[in-house]
Amino acid sequence: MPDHPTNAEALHEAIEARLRLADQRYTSGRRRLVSFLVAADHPVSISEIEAALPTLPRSTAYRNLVDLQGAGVVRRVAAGDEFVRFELTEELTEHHHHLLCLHCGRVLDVASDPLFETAIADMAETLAARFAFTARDHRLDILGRCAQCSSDPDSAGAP
Amino acid sequence: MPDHPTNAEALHEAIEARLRLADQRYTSGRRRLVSFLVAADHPVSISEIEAALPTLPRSTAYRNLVDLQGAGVVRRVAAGDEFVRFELTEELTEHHHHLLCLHCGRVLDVASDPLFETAIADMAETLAARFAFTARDHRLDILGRCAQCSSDPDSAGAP
DNA sequence: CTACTTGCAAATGCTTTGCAGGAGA
DNA sequence: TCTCCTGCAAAGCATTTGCAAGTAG
Repeated sequence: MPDHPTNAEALHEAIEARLRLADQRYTSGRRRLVSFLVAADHPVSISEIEAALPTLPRSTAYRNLVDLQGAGVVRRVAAGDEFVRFELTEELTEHHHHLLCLHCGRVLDVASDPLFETAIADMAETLAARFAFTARDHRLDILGRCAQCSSDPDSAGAP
Repeated sequence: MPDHPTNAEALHEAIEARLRLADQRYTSGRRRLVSFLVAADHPVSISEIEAALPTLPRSTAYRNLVDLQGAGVVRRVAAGDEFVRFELTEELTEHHHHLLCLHCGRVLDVASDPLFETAIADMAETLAARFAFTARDHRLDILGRCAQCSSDPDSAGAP
C-alpha cells in the first residue's frame, strides 16, 4: 500500500496539487511534458524531450522543468557523466535505481526491493556515521553494458 | 594487498606510466594538478582547481583533465545535480563512495569495506540480470546533511 | 629535431533570461 | 482581470578549439 498515486488520473491530480502549492498551473504544455516523462520508463534527456514534443520550444521545456523541479514533481538525474536527464520524483513514482550503459549512454530504471533497500539504508547509515553525516537518501547506479550493446557491438551513441 | 600505489612516489610513477601509454607527458603543470587531486580527499570542481592553482589557465586545466581522463588517471564525478568534479580513478586510489551534502554541496569520500562491497555487488548483479545487463561497476551516493551544515544551519554554498 | 603542451583569444553549445503577447482561473 | 505561462530572440556561461610559441625527450 504505497502512498504513491497508483493510476494515471491520480498521478496527474497529485502533480496538479503540487503545482498549485507553488502557485503554478498545470497547463497543457506541462501536461504533455509530464506525460512523456511518465510514459518513458527511464530518465529522459532534453534532446529526447525535444524529439518527442517538437512543438514545445526548448526554452519553455527548460523553464517548465525548472518549475516542475521547484514543485517537487521532477528531479534532475546526473546520469553517466554526460547529459542531464529528468525523471518524476520518487514521491510520485517509486524508489528505484539506474542501470547506466557505458557504451551507448542508455539509462534504465530498475526497481529495488525491500530487502535490498533495508540493506543499503543500513550501509548508508554506517558509512555516514563515520563523518557525523546525516543520511537522508541514497542513490545506487549500476554501470555496465546493456543488452543491446552486448549483442550488437557496433551500436553507439545515446538514445 | 591492494594493487594500488601505496605512497606518493609510486603513485606519480603509475600516473606517468599511464600517460606514456597514451603518448603524453607528465609535465609540471599536470603534476601540480594531479598533486592537488591527491591532496584533496574529495572530488574537486573546476573552481576549486582554479583557486588552488591560480597560475594554471582554465583552458589548460580543462585540456589536462581531458587528457588525464583519456589516460585513465582521472574521472569525472557527477556529484549532486550541480557541478562537475574530478577525482583520481579507483585504480590509483581505492574504491569508495560519496557523501553528498544537500545543503552546501560538499562531497566527501568514504571508503567502503569488503563486506559491504560484496553485498552491493551481489545486489547490482541481481538487479542487472533483470535487464540482461552486464554489471561492471557500481556507484553508491549517500545524500544528506554534513556535520558542518548540521551544526551551523546558516552555512551555504559549495565549498 | 619532432611531437606534445601551453596560453591567449575566439568559437561553441547548452541553458537562462527579457519582454510582449496569450492563456488559465 | 489579474497572474502566470509561452515563444522568440538575445544574453550568459562553462567548456572546447585554433593557432603560434614553448618545451620535453
